[in-house]
Amino acid sequence: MSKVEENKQLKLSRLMETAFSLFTTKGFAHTTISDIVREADMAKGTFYLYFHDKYELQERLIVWKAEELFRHVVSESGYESYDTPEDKVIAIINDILEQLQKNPRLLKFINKNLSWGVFRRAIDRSENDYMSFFKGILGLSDDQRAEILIYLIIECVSSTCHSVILEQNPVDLQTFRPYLDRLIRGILAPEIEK
Amino acid sequence: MSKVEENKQLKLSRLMETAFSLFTTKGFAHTTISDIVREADMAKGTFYLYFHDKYELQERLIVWKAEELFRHVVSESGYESYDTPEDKVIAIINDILEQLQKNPRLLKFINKNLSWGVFRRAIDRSENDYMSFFKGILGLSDDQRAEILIYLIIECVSSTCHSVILEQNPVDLQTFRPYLDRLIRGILAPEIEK
Amino acid sequence: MSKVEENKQLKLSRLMETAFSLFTTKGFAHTTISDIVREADMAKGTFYLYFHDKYELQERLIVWKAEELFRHVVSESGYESYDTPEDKVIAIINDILEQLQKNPRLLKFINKNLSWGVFRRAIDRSENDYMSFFKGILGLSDDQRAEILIYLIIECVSSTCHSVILEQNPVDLQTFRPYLDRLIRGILAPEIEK
Amino acid sequence: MSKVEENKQLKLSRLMETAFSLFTTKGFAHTTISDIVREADMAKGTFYLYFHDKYELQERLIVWKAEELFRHVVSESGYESYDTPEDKVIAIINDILEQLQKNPRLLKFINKNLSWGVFRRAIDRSENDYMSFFKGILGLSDDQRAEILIYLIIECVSSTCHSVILEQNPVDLQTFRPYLDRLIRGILAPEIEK
DNA sequence: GATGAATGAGCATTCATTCAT
DNA sequence: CATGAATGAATGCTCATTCAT
Repeated sequence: MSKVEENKQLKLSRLMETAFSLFTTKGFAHTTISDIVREADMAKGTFYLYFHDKYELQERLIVWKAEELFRHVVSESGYESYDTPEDKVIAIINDILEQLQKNPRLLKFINKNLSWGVFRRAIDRSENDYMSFFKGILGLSDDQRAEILIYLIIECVSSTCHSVILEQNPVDLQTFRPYLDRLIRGILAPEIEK
Repeated sequence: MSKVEENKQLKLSRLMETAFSLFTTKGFAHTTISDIVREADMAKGTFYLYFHDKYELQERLIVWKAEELFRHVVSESGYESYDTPEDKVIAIINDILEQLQKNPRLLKFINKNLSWGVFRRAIDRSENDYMSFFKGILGLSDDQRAEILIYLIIECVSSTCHSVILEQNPVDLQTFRPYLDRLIRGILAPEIEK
Repeated sequence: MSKVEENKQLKLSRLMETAFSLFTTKGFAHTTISDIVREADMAKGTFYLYFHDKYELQERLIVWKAEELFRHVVSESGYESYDTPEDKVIAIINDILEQLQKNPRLLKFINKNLSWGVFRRAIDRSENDYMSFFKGILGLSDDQRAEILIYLIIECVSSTCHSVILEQNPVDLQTFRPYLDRLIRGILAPEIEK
Repeated sequence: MSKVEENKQLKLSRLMETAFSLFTTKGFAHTTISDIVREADMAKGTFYLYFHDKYELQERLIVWKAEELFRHVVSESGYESYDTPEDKVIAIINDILEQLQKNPRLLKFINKNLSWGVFRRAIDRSENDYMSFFKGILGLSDDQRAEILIYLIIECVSSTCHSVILEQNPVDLQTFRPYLDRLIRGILAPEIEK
């Protein structure tokens, strides 16, 4: 990579890191572009060389951070050593919760920004086929059922863990975990005959 | 109530209804005080006779709408005719979902604004002791367990139903309901011995 | 008129006069709204209470100044005391040139802004039917011919007098006037048989 | 011309042609340097190797286009085959109008940019002595009278034909032409004895 | 010579808030 | 009590110009 190209990469990531930091402290709506470039120590115009506006920055931040999270899950969660889908999913969730607990800003950012719609877009855009990965883990061939289960897991885990991790409210994560495990097992329980 | 007092009440509720309508259509951030008073057919200054700023209005709106929702549940859900806590809770959730399906704006508003913290504040401020009401329904004496279960139910239901009702995504409410019922029953299942 | 209403009128005309002054010194394109309000000693926001943007201000300025010019012509040029259309028109033009010579800024403004299209719009919007007035003076029933002659007169006079009055270039107004008179008489000469 | 010199000439004319095209479509004020170099497929910095700023580019564009117009007149209008100055001038004007009608962009550009002052500068800078050329055609020895007549003709023709050719307003060129011819003959009519 | 990333002053516009009437 | 004209700080965004490579 040329020196110029290198410098551009540096500027880009400094902008994104700064924005991430500000979005998670002051909130997206209350973060101005002036704030970002001031913190990143750049000229205002430079921002517009890299992003069309604040919303594009947000979108790219989400994709980037989600990707990061998933990459860790795939390589570090150790889900392969478990046999049942339930145990695999719980291993994955434990890995994610661990990541989020270490990085509360990421949790805050994800919770504020990661609607199901955005999540799907991020997943679809990624080079890796995470959807198939998850379906494989669940061991399901029924596509609709698989998608609903993934949806349920993601929504329930992310919504409940937000205040638990960040505010220990209503209880702390350790106390909460058994409830969460049972929730997951409940979601994944075999379909009831109608 | 004096005529003057009456008039003030009228203005107040016109402001709140207008704001609710605008917040749920244009979004909180994109609704200006000018928008609200124009729609409510009042002078800009009048707004500041009733609210300190936009944020106070938002807060009071949340309390008001949550109260409305709960009142309906207590009087119209018919939860009393069921025997088990599971069935009672499901009856209550069905009532709420019905209300939200009829009033997607309310759903949007609640989902965007009703964090657990705000919810607790709203409940605590209310003249009615909703917390005891829910605990009674669950038939639990263990206060912590009761609060966790309520927390789980509220977070899971609200987070999953948002995109289902508003966008039929990933599936529509009818398809989703059996999954939701099983989720609730999973949450309420008797505690596993450790 | 109430005191408030009076004040508003005052602000409006101060804005318009200031803008007129700046447009004719720095030019329309190089005059910013900041310039205008700074000169008029007002807050920036005040501008937007009176005009949608710079272009609306320009449009209204044109209508206003054109109206002013015509009003003077009608009441002060003494065109009625002449018999032939030629002499009447020349009397009118003399009156206008006199006004413009006294007020070179107006000349500059008109010349930079008063295209035939804008002129027609200004005339059409006015409460007074100037078009009929001019046709009456020309003593013509043929509408097309009348409009062409008016067009010719306005374009030729305004385009030639601009640099003559403002820059005495290529000659000064006194030297130029006989040429102009003959130009007008040429334009108004009876139609040649084809 | 060396290969390098040739390349520079090519770049220069590509810049000028592109700018001309953009100025006449989007307008001078709304054309940015970025627009020009993007369209001309060059780097931004390159622009400043050829022009000091946008205004110098404009000035040089005017001179270039006026020169082009005159060159055509001299070689193609066939004015020599007429006897009287009137007929010669009308032949010249016809040639110019034909050029402008074929190239409305040029008309637009000239009309927006070609004040008498700029015109004189362009003529004076040119290698060809157009002023003498026109004087010769008019057959006049009185320098002042010649300059006034040229001034009158140029101003009247250019100002009246602009909206006629570009917008067929108030009438189209064919309808307008007899009026124009008579206007020219009026201007050139022998001086009235004072 | 040519490039294009970086700059930052400058612009139009918005809007919460105040306060004289 | 109610009004709405006035404010001006703040925001997103543009673009001519510079300069290291």
